[in-house]
Amino acid sequence: MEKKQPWQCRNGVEAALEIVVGKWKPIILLHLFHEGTKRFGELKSLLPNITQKMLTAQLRELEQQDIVRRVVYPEVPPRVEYSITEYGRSLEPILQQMHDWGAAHLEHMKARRGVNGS
Amino acid sequence: MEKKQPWQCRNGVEAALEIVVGKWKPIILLHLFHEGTKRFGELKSLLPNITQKMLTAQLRELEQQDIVRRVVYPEVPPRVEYSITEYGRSLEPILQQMHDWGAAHLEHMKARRGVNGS
DNA sequence: CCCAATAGTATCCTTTATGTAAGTATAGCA
DNA sequence: TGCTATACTTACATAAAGGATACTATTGGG
Repeated sequence: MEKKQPWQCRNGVEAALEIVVGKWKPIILLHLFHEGTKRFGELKSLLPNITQKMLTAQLRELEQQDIVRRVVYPEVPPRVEYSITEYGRSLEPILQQMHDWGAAHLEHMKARRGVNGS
Repeated sequence: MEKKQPWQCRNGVEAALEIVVGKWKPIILLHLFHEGTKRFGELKSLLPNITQKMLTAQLRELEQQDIVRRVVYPEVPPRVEYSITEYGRSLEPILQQMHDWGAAHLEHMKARRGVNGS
């Protein structure tokens, strides 16, 4: 068993998970990646079951992590637009890879359920 | 008290997250990737604060998802060995990428904290 | 005056995730 | 007999995440 040490800093995986984890963050990110800038209300209708509270909270966390940019227009009624930052784009390959592996994994598990009668 | 069914995920990202997410799963996986086969008690001492209940639960979930193999030797006192399955190895690049991106992200956020006085 | 429209906050409640402490099984050994 | 070692399981308790509902602020239009 080879003893390379690419993982000395186990915090890296956890730091990446912080960004992506949760019931809503992946789908919020996928929408912003693929559809560009969105208003709060547009996002809300793209996520049919999310509450305003959760949407606000998730967007604020992503903003703090420099993944999402929040732009407020001083109008009435208010208008707020969200988009992926330049830096946030660096997350795209990871999300893409997770999506691909995950989709294959769903297939793998389906095939396994066919094999054993679990 | 219903059981979690990972194959009902809405998308690949969520399916991938199921495997990797949680307080203990990343570090369990990293140990098994890096150090090969381990007994239950060895894993427990590699994870200083985990409880037996959590370690058992996490390993069982990983076993159900075909990431970890569990081998019981019918001895007294009992011996149980855990290792990464062939299929589980396919997860390694993702974990590696998450580690790399996450480590860079920690640096990025550190640098940003230097810039603005947040 | 009253209402619609938008992007939120505030408060309370439910559901999951994780933790603590104790109990189970059994061959070998003193 | 009673103790040890190992890998669990069970019952109960707390912490974290997520959700329902109501409330706020503003201003142009009827």
